[in-house]
Amino acid sequence: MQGGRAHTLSGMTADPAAGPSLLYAVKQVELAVRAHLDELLRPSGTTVLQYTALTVLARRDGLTSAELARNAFVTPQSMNDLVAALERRDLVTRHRDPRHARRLLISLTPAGQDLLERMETQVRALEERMLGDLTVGERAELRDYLNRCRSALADGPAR
Amino acid sequence: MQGGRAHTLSGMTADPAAGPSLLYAVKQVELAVRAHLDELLRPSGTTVLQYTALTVLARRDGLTSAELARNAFVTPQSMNDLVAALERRDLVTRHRDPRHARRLLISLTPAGQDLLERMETQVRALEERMLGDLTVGERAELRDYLNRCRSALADGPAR
DNA sequence: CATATCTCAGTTTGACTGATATAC
DNA sequence: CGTATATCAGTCCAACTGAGATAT
Repeated sequence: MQGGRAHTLSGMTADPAAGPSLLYAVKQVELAVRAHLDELLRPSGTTVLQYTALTVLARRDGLTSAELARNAFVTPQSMNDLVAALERRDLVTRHRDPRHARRLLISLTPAGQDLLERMETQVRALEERMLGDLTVGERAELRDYLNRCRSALADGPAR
Repeated sequence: MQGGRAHTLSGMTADPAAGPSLLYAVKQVELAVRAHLDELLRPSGTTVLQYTALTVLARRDGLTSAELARNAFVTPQSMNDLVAALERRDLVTRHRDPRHARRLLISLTPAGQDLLERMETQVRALEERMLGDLTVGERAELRDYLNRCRSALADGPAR
């Protein structure tokens, strides 16, 4: 997911109304976001998934690797690799949960917080660009709709 | 449980700076969709990216591998691998563009169309589940917003 | 005991870069 | 000539599966 990615954002805009599914519309937006984010993050040597994990930790400190894994829909092993990479770069630290010796709670280090702060401006600018067309009210609606979609898909047949 | 998350809409203050970004909201929905879709497609031995390529071809027959690559934000080489896999399974065929001997135009085979038709019901059900909460009007708005976001991100400053 | 977490090990897939031939 | 397409070749990383130790 990191790496160079071809990223010719031009492409062929999909046809409009023929209404491919909303599933597809979501995917297309996410692909475009990822491409931009990827490029934006590359100088810092951070992948999109790593960055995402850091932002999750910024909001909810002290999560375990297993919890992060569930949040990102990957296996605990994969998330462990990712966290280990972040730890090696001193962006996070782990320490045993005093109440549960098996769990390792993950926290951002000052360096990790720094990195997030440094990226914040650019990430915000990317979001602004994506939303540039939408009014404040529409943004609120979009957020609401997406949250409802997410909830509807949570907990179910899948995993 | 994957993310019991407190984005209950009312959970956090209206302060936009505090809430997770819309970038993140899009990503979360896409992750959830992918997880479900993945499971749904697994029996057919098709990956999400392959399936997506097939649906794109269903709407716009005769694209080249390079065009598909741009659409999916991957390199031509990567898309070529993917198309080759589809060709090996007889889901698509390629034949030279009579007007441009260098281009190989890709088409769905009957088997490819069959596969899409077989999946359609389930994919539609997944979309319905995702949108179950939204009214018809809200769905139209969501589609509109997503399309505008996608357009706004197309053709970037990069390169 | 059953479940959850973390870790070690090995494997694989998918995407990348690079180079080349050729058509327009 | 420069651009675009396809394809061969090699590399790399991120994710997976499997197995196992341990804590609750």
